[in-house]
Amino acid sequence: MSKKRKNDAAGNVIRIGDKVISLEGYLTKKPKTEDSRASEPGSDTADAARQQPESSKTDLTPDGTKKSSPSEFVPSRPPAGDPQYFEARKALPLWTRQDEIRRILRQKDVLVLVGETGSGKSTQVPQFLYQEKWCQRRRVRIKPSEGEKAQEVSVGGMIAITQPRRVAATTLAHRVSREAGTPLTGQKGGGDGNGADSKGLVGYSVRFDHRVPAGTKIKYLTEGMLLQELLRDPYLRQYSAIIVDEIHERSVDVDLLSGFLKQIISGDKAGRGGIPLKVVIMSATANVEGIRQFFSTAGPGGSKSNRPQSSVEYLQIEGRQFPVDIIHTPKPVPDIQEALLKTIFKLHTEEALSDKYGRKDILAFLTGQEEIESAQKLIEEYASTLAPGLPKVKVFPLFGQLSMEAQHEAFQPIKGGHTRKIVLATNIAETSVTVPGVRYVIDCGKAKLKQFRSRLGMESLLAKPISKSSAIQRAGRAGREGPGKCYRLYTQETYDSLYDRDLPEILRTDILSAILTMKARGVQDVFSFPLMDPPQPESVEKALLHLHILGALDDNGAITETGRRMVQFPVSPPYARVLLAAAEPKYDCLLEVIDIISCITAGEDIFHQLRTEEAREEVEEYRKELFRREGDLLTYLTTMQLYAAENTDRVKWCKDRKINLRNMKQALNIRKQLRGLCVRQGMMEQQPPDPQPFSPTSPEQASSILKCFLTGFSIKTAILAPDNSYVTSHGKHVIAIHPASVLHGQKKEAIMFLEHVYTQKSYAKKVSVIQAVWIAEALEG
DNA sequence: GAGCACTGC
Repeated sequence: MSKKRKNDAAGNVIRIGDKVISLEGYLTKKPKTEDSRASEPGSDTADAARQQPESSKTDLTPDGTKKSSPSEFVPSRPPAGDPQYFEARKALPLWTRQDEIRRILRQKDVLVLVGETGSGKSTQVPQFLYQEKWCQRRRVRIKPSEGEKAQEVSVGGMIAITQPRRVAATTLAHRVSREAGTPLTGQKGGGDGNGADSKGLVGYSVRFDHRVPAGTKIKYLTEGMLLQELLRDPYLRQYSAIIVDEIHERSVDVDLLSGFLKQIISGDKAGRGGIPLKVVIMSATANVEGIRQFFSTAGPGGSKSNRPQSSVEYLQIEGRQFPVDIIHTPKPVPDIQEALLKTIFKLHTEEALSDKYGRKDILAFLTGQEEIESAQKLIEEYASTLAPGLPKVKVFPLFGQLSMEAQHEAFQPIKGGHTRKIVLATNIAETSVTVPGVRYVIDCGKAKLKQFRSRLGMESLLAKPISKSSAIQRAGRAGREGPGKCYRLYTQETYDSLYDRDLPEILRTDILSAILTMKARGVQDVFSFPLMDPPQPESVEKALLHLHILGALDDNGAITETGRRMVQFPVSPPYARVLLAAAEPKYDCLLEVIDIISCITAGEDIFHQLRTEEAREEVEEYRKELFRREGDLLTYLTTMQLYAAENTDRVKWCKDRKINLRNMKQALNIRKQLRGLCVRQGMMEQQPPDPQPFSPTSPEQASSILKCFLTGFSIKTAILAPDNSYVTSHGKHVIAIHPASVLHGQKKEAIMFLEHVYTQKSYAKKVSVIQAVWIAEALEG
């Protein structure tokens, strides 16, 4: 006990056996007191809203309190900020470093800042910087490029801060606007300053939601959104600084963004009239050496000139974190479920339900839905045999495909006092959401990982060992509210053998979109584009070839007009190709194709998978009118058409058919966006009115639609072999129709599938019936 | 007979 207390004071450590390991720069976090808690900025507020994304968009503020009316936001002294939040801001570890941060950025263009997620860096750093002199907007003359006149433009004035997720961007913007005491208003689609608006300091921009008040200096946006802006504004002239937050998550978008930023800062700045762009890279984990080096070496083309290298400063913000005891198993466990059960009930029977820090609930990280559901069953069975005097347990599953309400339950304080909460979660709890009350973490050491096999042209989704970084992140979830414990269901040796960090997404995903993104933003030689972790040249070649087949690149590898139109759509290149084809008179099925693509890109699947025979029988009658014998695409189309035509109660409509309401709403949003883009590109006259009465698609139309999809997916086809198995036309792999497909178990002459995933075996998903002759026709173009 | 997590004018 005394040992523990000693470490409480030191903080920022993890104990593994007898060893004490400093967590500096990993998952450290300021201990909360009763006072500081309610108004602590940083990811906690973001986390709070991630748990209820719907409310963050409506009338709830990030911390769940009612939003004040706009009149309360009228700034008295905007630069000074709201005194209500001042004390809490001053208590942040970052606060005392603000002069240092300002000084560094006056001298250098790049700062790499390591600080734990709770340090407040996401909220404070932009507020430290926006009044700096270098942050002012300036009029400059741009040197004319060939055939152009010299022009005067504005450069700078805003700070962009990027986030991997939409909720984080919107929540942080709300938080900072309240701290600053300025309103976060502005029309959707960008603040056009409609007179009555007072000037705001803070704005945000994410897909489907933009609030940029007149006078915005600090703008939160998703990484994808900034990439989008780069398309129109290659020198990011709107901005004086770009803050890249959560870079350790290493999404494809942030890797591309880093490449473009590196090009801008190591270029000659002519495009910005000589005004430098400041870049702040922020990471929650300390293994940023590669990132530092990436930004400190001159980019391609930079080395041949005598230009000085851009200088990079490094700063680590000390953090405080409750200590977390790490307990490894002495021997490898043969059965994860059994080990999990034992650990949970040992904890449950030996440890108190709460202490002075609060609840002491359990969070277990498992690999997927199946594992979670069977574990839940086991735990509930075992719990029913517990002695009557013992506290009860209540199990909450937590994974992405769960309905919003079911997810929400895992975040609520438990009803009935004498009960311990046990949350069984996938990786979703590692980054996307925070479960409150957790003091015990159980880590199975694995996670399911999607990996693209460039050579085979297919993906796999398999459980793989996590990285050390990930294991530390998981353990840290136990120390957010008080001293915690993490039980790893694997040995110390296993931990030592793990990779330090996860493979960045760009090395395990299809880079088709990434390559087209580069091409559209003026990168001619994609092989020499600066990337922190360049993919294998063969993968790049494959992607170039594929883009050429899709008509996005010409024989020289330059982007075509078709390619330029494709990047306008927020969908992957094959889907974009299908959209373009759908507008051609030959196919003439644009509205239908938009409906289908909206359903597909809205989320995992709009149809809830049904576990039991009873559940299936229950929805059978309802779903019968949706299902089409042509396959999944026509089924999606019918579903969207009927959903859009449903005018009385869409919630009930979805419930009856066991359709994911959240994904369906998202699909409708995407449909509207895609229709708007098609109107703008002149592919259709105007958006048709909604709702439209439903009329079933004729077989002829259905054929047109499927042929249209073949323009993007001709290589994803398979023919029925004499032995009744499907064999892909490219690669000659045996493939089975996924059980979630309406065509599962059926034998047809030929099929087209939009996805090819290896799990238990090689599966075709999103499958349609086609004629073998269509394949040859599609390949002829 | 089976479903890690994000994102995009």
